[in-house]
Amino acid sequence: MVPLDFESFIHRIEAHPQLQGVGLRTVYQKGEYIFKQGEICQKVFCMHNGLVKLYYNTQDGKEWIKSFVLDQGVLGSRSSQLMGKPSPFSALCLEKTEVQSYPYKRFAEVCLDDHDLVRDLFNFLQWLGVKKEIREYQLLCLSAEDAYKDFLHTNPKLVERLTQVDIAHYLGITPIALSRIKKRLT
Amino acid sequence: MVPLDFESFIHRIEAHPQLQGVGLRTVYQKGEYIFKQGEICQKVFCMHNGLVKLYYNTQDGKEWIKSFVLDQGVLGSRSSQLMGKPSPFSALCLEKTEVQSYPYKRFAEVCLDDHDLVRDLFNFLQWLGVKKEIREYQLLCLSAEDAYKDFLHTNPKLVERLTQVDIAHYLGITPIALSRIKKRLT
DNA sequence: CCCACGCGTTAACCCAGGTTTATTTCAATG
DNA sequence: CATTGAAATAAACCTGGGTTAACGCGTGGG
Repeated sequence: MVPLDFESFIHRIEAHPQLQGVGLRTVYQKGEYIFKQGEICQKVFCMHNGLVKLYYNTQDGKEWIKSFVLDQGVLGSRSSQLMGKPSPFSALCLEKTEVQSYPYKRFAEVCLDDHDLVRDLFNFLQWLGVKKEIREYQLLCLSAEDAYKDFLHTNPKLVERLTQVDIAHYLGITPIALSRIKKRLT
Repeated sequence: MVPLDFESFIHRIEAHPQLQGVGLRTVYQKGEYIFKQGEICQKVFCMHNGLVKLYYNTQDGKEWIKSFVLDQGVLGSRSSQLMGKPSPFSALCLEKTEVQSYPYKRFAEVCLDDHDLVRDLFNFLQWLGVKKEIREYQLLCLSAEDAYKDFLHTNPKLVERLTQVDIAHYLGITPIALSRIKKRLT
């Protein structure tokens, strides 16, 4: 069941007869936003390639990174999709990124009415749940040093394409603290 | 869509013709485990009343609490259900708790094959996703003090039924640190 | 070619929270 | 009624990470 084959999942979505002509292909350049914190964005984005960071800006001017989406993936703001509320985080492209977007409600209806697609969607939600459970475990149970080692080990390809600032803000520490950890580990 | 009506959701599950006689009713007393960290538990538990804590024991002998489930809810170990792996956390009853358990695979099949139930399940997974997103935000972006204030505000009924030790371990700090925070807030 | 800027690193200082130990209270049990 | 043990608090000390500031490096634009 898990792991998920995004390639096939996204292909089946895009091939679905009831979604023909509904999707919108967009190419974002490095530095462009898919959506910004505070905006209401009721789309779902099927990502084909690229690198996106989802992050929060706090009141005291800090940035903390919720997650990265690399190459294939599905993303959006649940708060906006489900409740029509402003997104609590932004989606910023760190590299050129190609996505296909659908109105969320239509997307969900089509998936729920399709015997096969609903299974794909269900698998995706379960896969995402496992991912988020691991993330929760790291934030709750691991020291910054252990979380960093874990991140290096689990995401070697991602690490190469990120700055130390972004890695630190994903781990919940400052880049200075990360620099100290790296020094400690040598 | 969100918030979720657990009462109706669980009722529809238990009333489903293909789940008749499949579920097992169990009453756990305070201090009893529904499942333990390290065990493989491929059931899903529909909780009717009670209070459960889901928590990790780390190698260095510490306990960190993933979440609480109060009164109505659905719980289980995704790692076990989906991948047949040992559960990374335990489910311990803090009060007398009544649950109805189903083999996960059967439960999922029945839900996915039922036009209405699959919508309930989908809503539940989305609701859970929103919950977990908020939890991630608290662990990533908030100080212990702010997370505590947030917890008090969002879970007033839960707070009354928990010890300070458990609240602290949910927040990711020691009970001593929580005691200091409480002192600071007066 | 030079300048500005973002990135990574280092150092000095500060603070929130961890660790250890001890005391008090209170509820459960013998 | 006495004993035990868990919970909460407190004090003293330690430590990892935050803050601020400075410096070197590479890169891209003027």
